[in-house]
Amino acid sequence: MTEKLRTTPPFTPVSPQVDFLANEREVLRFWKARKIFERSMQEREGGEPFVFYEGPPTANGKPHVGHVITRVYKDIFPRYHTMKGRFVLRKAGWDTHGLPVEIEVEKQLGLTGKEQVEAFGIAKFNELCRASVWKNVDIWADQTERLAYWVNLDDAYVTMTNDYIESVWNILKRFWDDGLLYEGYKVVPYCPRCGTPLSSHEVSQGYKEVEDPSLYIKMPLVDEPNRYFLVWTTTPWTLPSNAALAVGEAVDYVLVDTGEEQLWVAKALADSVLPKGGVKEWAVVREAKGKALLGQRYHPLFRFLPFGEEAHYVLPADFVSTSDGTGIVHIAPPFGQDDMTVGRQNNLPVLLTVAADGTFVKEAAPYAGMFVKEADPQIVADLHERGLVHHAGRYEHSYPFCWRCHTPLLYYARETWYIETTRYKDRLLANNNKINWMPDTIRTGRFGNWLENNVDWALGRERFWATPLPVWRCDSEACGHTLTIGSVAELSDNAGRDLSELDLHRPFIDEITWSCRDCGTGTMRRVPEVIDVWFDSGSMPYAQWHYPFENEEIFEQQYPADYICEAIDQTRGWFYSLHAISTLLYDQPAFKNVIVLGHVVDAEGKKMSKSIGNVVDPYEVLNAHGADATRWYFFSANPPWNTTRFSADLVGDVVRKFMLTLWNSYSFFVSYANIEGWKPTTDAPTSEHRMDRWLLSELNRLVVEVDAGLAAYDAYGTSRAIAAFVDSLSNWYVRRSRSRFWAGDGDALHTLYHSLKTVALLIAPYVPFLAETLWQNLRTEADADSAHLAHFPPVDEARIDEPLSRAMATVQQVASLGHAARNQAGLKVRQPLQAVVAALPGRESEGLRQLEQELLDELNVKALMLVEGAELATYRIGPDPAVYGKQLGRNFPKLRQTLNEMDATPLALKLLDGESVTVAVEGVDEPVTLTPDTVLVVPEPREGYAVVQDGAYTVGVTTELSEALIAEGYARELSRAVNQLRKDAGLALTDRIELWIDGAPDGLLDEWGDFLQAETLATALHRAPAPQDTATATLTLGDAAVNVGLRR
RNA sequence: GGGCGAUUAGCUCAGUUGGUUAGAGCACUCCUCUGAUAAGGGAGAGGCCUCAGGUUCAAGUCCUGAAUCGCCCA
Repeated sequence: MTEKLRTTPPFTPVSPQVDFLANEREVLRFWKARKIFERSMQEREGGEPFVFYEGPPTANGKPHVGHVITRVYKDIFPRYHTMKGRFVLRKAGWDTHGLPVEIEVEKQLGLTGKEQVEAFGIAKFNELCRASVWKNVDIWADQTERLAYWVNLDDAYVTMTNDYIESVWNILKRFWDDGLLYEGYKVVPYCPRCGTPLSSHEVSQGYKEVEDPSLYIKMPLVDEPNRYFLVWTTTPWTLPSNAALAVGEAVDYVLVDTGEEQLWVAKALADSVLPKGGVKEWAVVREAKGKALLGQRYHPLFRFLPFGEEAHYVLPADFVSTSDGTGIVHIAPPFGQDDMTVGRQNNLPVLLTVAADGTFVKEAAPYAGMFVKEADPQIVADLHERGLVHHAGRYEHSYPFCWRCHTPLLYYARETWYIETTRYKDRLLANNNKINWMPDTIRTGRFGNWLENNVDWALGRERFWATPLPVWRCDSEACGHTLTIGSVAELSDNAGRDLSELDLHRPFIDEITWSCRDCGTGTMRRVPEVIDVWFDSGSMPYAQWHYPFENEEIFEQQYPADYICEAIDQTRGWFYSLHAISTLLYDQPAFKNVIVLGHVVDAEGKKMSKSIGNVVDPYEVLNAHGADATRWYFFSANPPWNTTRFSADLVGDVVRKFMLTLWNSYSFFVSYANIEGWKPTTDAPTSEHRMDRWLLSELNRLVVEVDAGLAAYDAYGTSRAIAAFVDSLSNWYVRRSRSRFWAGDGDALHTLYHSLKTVALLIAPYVPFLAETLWQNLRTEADADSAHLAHFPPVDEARIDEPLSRAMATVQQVASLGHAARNQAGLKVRQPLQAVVAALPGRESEGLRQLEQELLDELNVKALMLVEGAELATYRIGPDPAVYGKQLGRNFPKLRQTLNEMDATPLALKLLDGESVTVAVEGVDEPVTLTPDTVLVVPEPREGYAVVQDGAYTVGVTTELSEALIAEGYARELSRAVNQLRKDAGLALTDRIELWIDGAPDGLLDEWGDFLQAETLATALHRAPAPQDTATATLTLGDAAVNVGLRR
C-alpha cells in the first residue's frame, strides 16, 4: 500500500475541511475561462428548444433578497433542460422606463412635479433618466454571476432602445387596425391645484382622517308620485353628475311607507337608516330583490348638462354592498372608477360638471366657479329646500390629500387611451385555462378572477420617460383625423424625411409633425401621452427580437415560452400584460408553465422593510454561506409559492446538513481511492455485494424521481429526495462499508465513485458550484468538460430492486429499535451481545434474513433470532376506520371498545397468520368479520424484556454476557483507544506503529492480540510499559487500568 | 372596504379522497458511536393543529363566522 501512495493519485486530494466560498470563486473563474455558459447554449443548438422568458428587472433599483429566490428559480429549470439535451436560449432583459425611474431623477434634481420637470426641460430630464437606469447595473450583474444565474446579459433586451420601441409601436398599430385602441375617460386620483393625476404610490402617502358630509337623499321615481329611492353619498358635489343608481341584483330591498312618503331601501339597512331621518315607525309595503328594480326611472336632481335617454334609471352592479349607505348607490361616472366602469358598460353620459381646477363649470350656474368641497353645504341646502334630504350628517373616514400641497384629491375623469381587452375576455379566460399555473389555485383564483372582472387596459400616462404613444392627430378641431404609426419607416414617410436616427423618446418625437392630408389645413401632431410601462414588458416576446422587423425565424422558435417565473405581485403586472398582448395578437398564451413565487419575509415572518430595518442584504448571506447554500435553501425550505422565511442562520443549516455531508462522503472517497490507487472508469459498476446493490438501487430510484420531478417543475420535492439520498449514502452506505474501503475493495470504490458522480450531475441544476467542483475531480477524460455540459444521468432500470430497498428499510428500522433496546438495558454498542430478537410482519422476515449480516454488524450482536410476536409482546387490534366506520356507522366506536377491552392477542396472532376472525359487538346483529387487510395489529412489549416496539416491529436484545463476549468487548475498547491515540498523535491512515500495552486483563492479548494489531496497523505488540518517546493513554477495562503507548 | 392566500412543537416545515396514538429536521437535556464528517444513533422534553360555531360514527383536514399576517385592488 505504501508503494502505491507514491504514485500520482488519480484524484486531487480533498480535505474534509472545505471553504465553499473559495470553491465558488474558483468555479466562476473556470466557467469564464472555458466559456462554459456560452458552450451550454452552443452545444445544444439544434436540440428541441426549451423557451424561457426573463421578466425584466428595473436596473435602477438595487436587487434585494426577493430577487435572489426569483433568480435561482428562474435558473434551475433551464439548467435541467440543457442537461436533457434541449436548447435553452437565456436572453436577459432590462425594464428601463417608467415612473420609478422618473421619481428617482426628480429626487436627485429636487423637483416635485410635472410642471417643474417641464420647466427643467424634458430633453435633459429624459437624458438623466436614461443614465439613471444603469446606475446599479453592475450590482445586478455581479449578483447574477455570484448566484450562478445563467442568463445572457451581453445580449439583453432593453426596453428603451429604438428597436424595442418600434416593435411596441407595431403591436399598437395592429391593435389600432383592429379597432382595439380607443380614447375614453379614466378616473384617476387627481390634484386640482397641481393639475395632475397622482400615482397610487403618491396617493398612499397622503391619507388623512377627515370629516365629510354624510348625506341621505331622496330620488323621486318617475310616474310614481311620492315614492323615492333613498341614496347615500359623502360627496354631494358629485350629485350634479349623477347618471344612474345601482343596486345589487341579489340584495333584498323593501319599499316602506312612513306615513308621509314611500322609500326604497335595502332591507338590511332599513332599521339603521330610516330613524336617522326622524322616521320612527314604518310599514313595509313591498319586498323585492334588486333585480326587480332594474330599469326603474327617476327624476334627476340637476339638469345642468344635456343628457340623452340613457340615464337616470336603476341598473345592476356587483360592488353594491349593504355594509353602509342604503344599498342603492349613486353613480357619477366622472368621479369614481366603479362609476366609470358601470357607466361605460351601460353607455351612461359622462356629465363633467367640474373643471380641471376643481371648480364647477359655468353651466352649473348656482355653483359656477366654486371649489367642489366648498360647494357641498350649498348643494345640501338647496336639496333641503326642495324637500329631498332624508338626513344630513357628518362622516369620519380617511381621504387622500395631495402629498405636495395638501389639497384634497378628487377622483376625476381624464381622457386617455385604452385597449379594449374586454372584447377578448372569453379568449383571455380560454387561454388562461391552457396555462400550467404553479400553484394551480392562481388559475381560477387570483388570475382567473382578475380576468373575469376584466376592464379595458388604460394605456396612456401623462409622463415623460416611457414609450411614446404613436398616435398623431390633426390639430384642426373640425378635422381631428387620427393615425397610429407602426414603424419608423412609416413615420419617415409621413414626415417626409428619414427619421431612422431619431431618438423615439419625448421631446424629439413630439417635434415630428406634418400637414394633414385629410383636411389639408391642419397639422398632424402626436398626442401627449406615453404608455404604461407594463405594456413594454408584456411586449417582450416580440420586441426582444425587434420582431416583425427582423429575426422572424428566431421569434417563431422562441414563442411562446415554456417557462416563466416571477413573484405573486406580478399577477396583474407582467403575467397579465404578457397574457393580454399575446391573446389579442395571436389568441394563445405567451407562456405554458409559470411558477408564482411567494414573497420572502424575515425570520419572524414580517415583511422586510427599510423602515423596520429587518432587510436581509443578499450579500450578507452570500458572503457568509455561499451561493450554493443559499440556492439549496430556497429550493428545499418549502414549496416556492409559500411565503418563505429567511435569515442567514437558516442557510447555515443547509451547509451543515446537506453540503458538508455530501462533501465528506466525497472527501472520504477520494482519500481511499488515492490510497488504493484506484483508477476511475466510465463503466457502470456491476458489483453484486448487497450494500452496493442497495445503494445502486436507491441511486437509480433517485434518478427517476429527480428526472420526473424536475420535468414537472418540482424543485422542492426533488431537493428533499436528493438530501435524503445523500444522508443514506453517507450515514448508512459509507458508514456500514468502512471496513471494505479500508481493505481497498474495488467494488465498493467503484460503486461509491459512480454514485458520487451521478449525484454531482443530479445536483448540478440546484447547486452548480458544488456540482462542478465534484465533477471536475471525478470526471474522466471521456466525460464532459463541465457538469453543466454533461447530459442528465441515464437510469439503469435493471438496477432498481424494490424488494431490496424495502428489506434494507427493515434492517434500518430493526437496527434503530435494537439500539434503543441496548440503551434501555444499559449495554453500549461496543459490547458484543449474543442475539437480537425480532418479531415483525411475516413478509419482511425474509428480506431481513438476506441482509442479516448488516444488522449483526450494526448492532454488534452474534445472531438474529426471528420469533413469534407473542414471545415478546401482547397485541392490540386496531380496526381500519375507513372500512368499519362506513360499515358500522355509529356502532364503530363500540367495535373499538370491544377490541380494546378483550385480550386480543389470540385473535391478533391468527390475523398475523393471515386468517380472518369474527367478533361479537353489542348492538350489532351479525358478528363483525376482521380480516388481515382491514386491521392494524399493534404489539405492546411484555414487561421484563429489553424490548422496544414501533408499529408492527418488536425488537429485543439478549442481556446475558459470557466471558467470551466480555473479552471481545474489551478488545474493541482497546482497538478504539489505540486508534484514537493514533489520530491524536497526528498519524496518517497508513502509518505503521509499534504498540505497547500494559495491565490488560489475563489472557486478553493471547486471544485478541492479532485482531488488535490488524485493526491498528501495529507491526509489533509489546506487553510492557511504554517507553518514554511514545504517545500514551489510559483506559479502564472491567477492574483493570490499562496503559497503552505507541509510536511510528 | 373587496378579492386571494397563509396560520400545525421554541424555530423551519410535512400531514393523501375526512379515518387508527398529528410527524420530520433544527435547537435543548441525558446517553452513545466514531481512523471521512462540522456528522451519526438512542432516549427525553416540547402541541387549545389561531379562535368560535356547525356537518359527521369520525375534523388538523369539510362548511360558516372571527382574529392575525401577507399580496393585489379600492
